[in-house]
Amino acid sequence: MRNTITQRGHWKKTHYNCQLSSLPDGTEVTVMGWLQDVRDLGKIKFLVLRDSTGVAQVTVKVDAATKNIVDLLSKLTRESVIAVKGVVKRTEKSRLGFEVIPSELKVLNYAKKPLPLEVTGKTPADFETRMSVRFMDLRRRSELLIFKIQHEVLRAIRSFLHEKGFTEVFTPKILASATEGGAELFKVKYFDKDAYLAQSPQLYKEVLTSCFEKVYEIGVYFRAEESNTPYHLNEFVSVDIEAAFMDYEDVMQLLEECIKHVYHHLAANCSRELRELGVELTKEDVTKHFPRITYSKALEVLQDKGFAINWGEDLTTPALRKLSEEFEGYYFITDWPTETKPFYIKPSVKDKNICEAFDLMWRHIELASGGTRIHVREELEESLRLKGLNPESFKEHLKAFDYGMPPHAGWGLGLSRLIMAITRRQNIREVVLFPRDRTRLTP
RNA sequence: GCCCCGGUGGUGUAGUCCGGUCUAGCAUGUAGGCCUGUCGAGCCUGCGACCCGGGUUCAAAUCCCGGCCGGGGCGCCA
Repeated sequence: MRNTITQRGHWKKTHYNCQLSSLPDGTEVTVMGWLQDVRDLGKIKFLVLRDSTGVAQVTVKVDAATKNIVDLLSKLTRESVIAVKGVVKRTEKSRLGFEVIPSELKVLNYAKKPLPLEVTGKTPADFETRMSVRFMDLRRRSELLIFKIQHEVLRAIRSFLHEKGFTEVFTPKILASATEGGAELFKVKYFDKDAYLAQSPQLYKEVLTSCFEKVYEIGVYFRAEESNTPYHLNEFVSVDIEAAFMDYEDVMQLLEECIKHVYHHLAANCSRELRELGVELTKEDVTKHFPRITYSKALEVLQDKGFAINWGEDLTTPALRKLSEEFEGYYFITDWPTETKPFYIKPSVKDKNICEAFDLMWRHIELASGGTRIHVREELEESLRLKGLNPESFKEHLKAFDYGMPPHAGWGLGLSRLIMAITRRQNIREVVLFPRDRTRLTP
């Protein structure tokens, strides 16, 4: 006999699993979800029904259940989608404190077998296996929680920036020129023209400070770098802000407050979820001041640790690992050599070799980068030339600096890197639903 | 792009150093059976695998070469 899929018909899901435990005994419910497991003891069968919010136990006593239910059960496979109408029974016999006694059962879809990985987590799966069947991997609660937490992080960031008077904007991701310099861009066809995918909203958000004053954008960007590390992706989400009449000290302070606000929000809204991921939030997470260390000071610290780096050189990954031994959690590296930073970063008035730039670090990973921007056209052109770039190819951008560009500053924060830091995951791919890296283009 | 490590049933592993008794072990899964309180259920029986291509050898999961794929460390990343 063929497996039959029933139409959902007029049935409506009345409750999510996470709501069931607080319902009074005898409440009639219709629950829908995935059959994670069946513990079959013969005359009594326990179904573990999972939905996006958690699991519920459906208890079927063969002698008391309808023949239809028993027949359907005999053919059910794990991860099939089912709907159960029944009543909630509060009982100490179930560890959840309740169970659902079914009166009707519908199979909404059958899952094939064998499954490509174990959703229960009983048998661990390789990274590669997990990524290749990511839709299944994400049914595991630990993986789902990462993205529930990311959702809360974004909610916190948006409310924080809104409170601070920032306007959320969207800038183009398809650009005419690849002349920004820096990272390699992906080239795409734009009808009969060549175009490039944006690697950041940098130039647009700066221009927008001349009208909105304070803007932020949460967007997806692309870099065609052949990186191969656990913290680089070719497609990533960045949280960018830019503010008129502020300098790097101001926006650094803002960034620190923003991260603290995120932790505050998480402590209030998802400490249980974080605990499930093995992360225990402490009071320090919300209160501790982020240490600030200048680039020059960092070099001294490294010198003491036997790491010789010439002034002016960028800090290598091994150097940053070494340096991070000095700090617990987040810290800023400030006052970088002008030559290590992009053309739009403002050199210090006191010393042209140093610029008003900072990186927010977590361990050896750069979470955010920001600074005071050059807002005077002549200085910007000078800076472009010093970096070996041609001001002519920035003509369109420079135009905005002719008509009242305010002094401004800003930063860009890698969202997934922040999520890595919060959830303590080791590989950025784990905190991205469908990561795009050097070799991964599917799923 | 460079260096290191790895690839064994659907899933995760043992075995590889030191080739043969590996007819490839275990767990999970899966199929069937027993079981009315399981909650990683338990017990019994069955099923299912050596990444690809060359080479060495009487003999290759095991050694050598190449490829593909993955992980880590770097580099690249205004």
